[in-house]
Amino acid sequence: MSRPPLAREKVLDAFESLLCDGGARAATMDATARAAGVSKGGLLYHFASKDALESALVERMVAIARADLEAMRAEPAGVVASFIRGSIMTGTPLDRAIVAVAKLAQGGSSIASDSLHRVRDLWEETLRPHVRDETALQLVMLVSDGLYFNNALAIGTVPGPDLTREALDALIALVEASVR
Amino acid sequence: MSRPPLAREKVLDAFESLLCDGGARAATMDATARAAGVSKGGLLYHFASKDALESALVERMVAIARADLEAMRAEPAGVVASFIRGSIMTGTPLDRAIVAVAKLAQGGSSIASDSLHRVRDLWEETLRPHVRDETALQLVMLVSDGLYFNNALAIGTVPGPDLTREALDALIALVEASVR
DNA sequence: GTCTATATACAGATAGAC
DNA sequence: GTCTATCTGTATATAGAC
Repeated sequence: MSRPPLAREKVLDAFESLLCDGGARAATMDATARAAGVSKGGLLYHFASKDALESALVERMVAIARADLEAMRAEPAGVVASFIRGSIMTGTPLDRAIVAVAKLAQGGSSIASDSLHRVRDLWEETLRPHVRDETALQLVMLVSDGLYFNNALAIGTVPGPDLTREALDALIALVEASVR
Repeated sequence: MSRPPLAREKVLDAFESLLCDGGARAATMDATARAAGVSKGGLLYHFASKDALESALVERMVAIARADLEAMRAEPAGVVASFIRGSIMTGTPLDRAIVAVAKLAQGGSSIASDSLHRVRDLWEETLRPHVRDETALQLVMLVSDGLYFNNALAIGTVPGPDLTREALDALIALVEASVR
């Protein structure tokens, strides 16, 4: 746990990339092995089953998310704005990890969807002190979910009608006004 | 087209149910045939391929959505509220059709995700006259997306922390205040 | 129109050599 | 630790009988 072998991380990176780009269907053991530059047998030495591979990716995502959350708690100024801004995925390691796990969840992995729920709850806890009441909290969370959904998920590999920088700023201003 | 054979509709209904309940992975040709009470050969007489089956379901969803939209245009009072309320899926034929097509989109069908985009654009057009500006429009659309996402999709078969009736009413009031 | 039987392809997983 | 070869299950699709 403390010093994960390099090959393991390389496999997880490849799996994550395949999930982000091609979805759960494209992220097969075979494709992952090829993308990571190992053989199928080699992959199965590190991860004994597809379930084990998925679990490892989920755990890594949760770890990154927790670290990100700690940073957010340490710097509590403008939390709502930076939370919304962070919901529009830009390709950070956390973004990629979340998108990959979300694709797993869409494919039917319950461990993946459970972990996403848990992370969402942690965000909720962190935001609660910075909004007026529970209704305001729900509004912020839902806007974030909506951005995340449109930007990175389901409805398209084709990224929807993307907000301009100005439009996003205006949206954040409106949400902050409605919520504080 | 004008009088679709009964067997065809029965197959589409079965396919839709399997998608809603078990996702794209569970909705195989075999399972669909069984659920519809026909054989695989019988199914393939009506739909020559899985692609054809998916396309037919998508077309049916778009037709239902258009009809729903017309009803919304005809009754323009409280459009924003009823749009948001309609985003929390309750099992109407339109809800089921949308969820089924969304599962297809998650499974990688680009015709499915394209159709969802198109329907979302139609909703946007319908709502635009009833909100203050583009930013307000985005807020409404994103809250709707967020509700829809949490309620019916991806993050869980497990329906998330569900809003009570009172919480939903409060949310709608807040959105309407922010938007008009 | 609807059926059975079968062809083809690819997924995940195992066995055992090196 | 990493490889090749192979087994098993399952999904789509075809062929052709009734």
